[in-house]
Amino acid sequence: MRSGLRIGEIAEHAGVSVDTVRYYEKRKLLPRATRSEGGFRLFTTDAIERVRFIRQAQDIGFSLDEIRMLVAGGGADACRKTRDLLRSKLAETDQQIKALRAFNRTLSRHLRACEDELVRRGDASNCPVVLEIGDKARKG
Amino acid sequence: MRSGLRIGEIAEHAGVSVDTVRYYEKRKLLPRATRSEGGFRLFTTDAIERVRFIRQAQDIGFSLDEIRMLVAGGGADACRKTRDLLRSKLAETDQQIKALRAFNRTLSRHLRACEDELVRRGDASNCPVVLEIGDKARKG
DNA sequence: CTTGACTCTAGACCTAGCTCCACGGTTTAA
DNA sequence: TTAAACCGTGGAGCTAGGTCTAGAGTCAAG
Repeated sequence: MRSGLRIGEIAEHAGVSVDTVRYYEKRKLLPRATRSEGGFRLFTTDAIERVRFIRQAQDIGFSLDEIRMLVAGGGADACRKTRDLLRSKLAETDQQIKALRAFNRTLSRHLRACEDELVRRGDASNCPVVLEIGDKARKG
Repeated sequence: MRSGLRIGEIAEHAGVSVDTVRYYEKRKLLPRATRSEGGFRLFTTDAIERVRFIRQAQDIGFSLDEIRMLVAGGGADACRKTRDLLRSKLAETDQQIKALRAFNRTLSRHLRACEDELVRRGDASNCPVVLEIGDKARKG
């Protein structure tokens, strides 16, 4: 009768390595797990979701330090700090979405130019994409 | 009468360090610049735009290797390869936009919870945000 | 022709975020 | 009670993307 999940189970369910879980604990992204008699970490299922959240945030470009601030409760006015952080992060992600969309348009233009060239000539000896890239960045 | 821009000018206008410009050249993200008699690099203004493009792509999560593939022309069917790469990158950025939007919703939920708590109690001793993060990640 | 700002190369060093290793202890099923 | 499969710690090593340094040469203004 075990009173928790072991690190390997957390890792497997969250899709990361056990080393990564330990690393997150060390970096305080996860609270220090309780231990078995013999010293094994014992987690609750929450840890799995926590790890998934961390990865989600990372994929989107947050650093572990930033994520820790979102995730780690603390002093008396932690909530207030978290709120402020959330607000600025929200603004950041909005901004990022805009940047992505703009870049997406740039890529589409290149793609069209590239496709046209291939259709018109059937060859690619002087593909225009490379040369135009500076140009597009200026306008996009 | 100089026949080009020096590395410091490129760096300044593109908003990066001279080391970074040299680094990009070494990594083949920039074509090797022509040199002055004395060995100084001499760039055209295109280089500035090229560097900006690189940073734009980087900000959005592309690695330098990926960017090089977008930016560096090459063999006979470079255009075809570039086109394929552009297509997959376009799909990737679309996906990334979706992820960002989802994460944004998650952040908004947290923010609302946080604000409500502060309004209702005026204190933050048991802010719900931290505890709910696993939960939200599951639903988001 | 001197001076101060700039640039060159090669290579060491740095941070983030893991990943691997050695060596040893723990669980658990047979 | 033993063997296979886990897990612990500490610390070294790795990749990406720079950043810094030393020692020497170049350029432009005065």
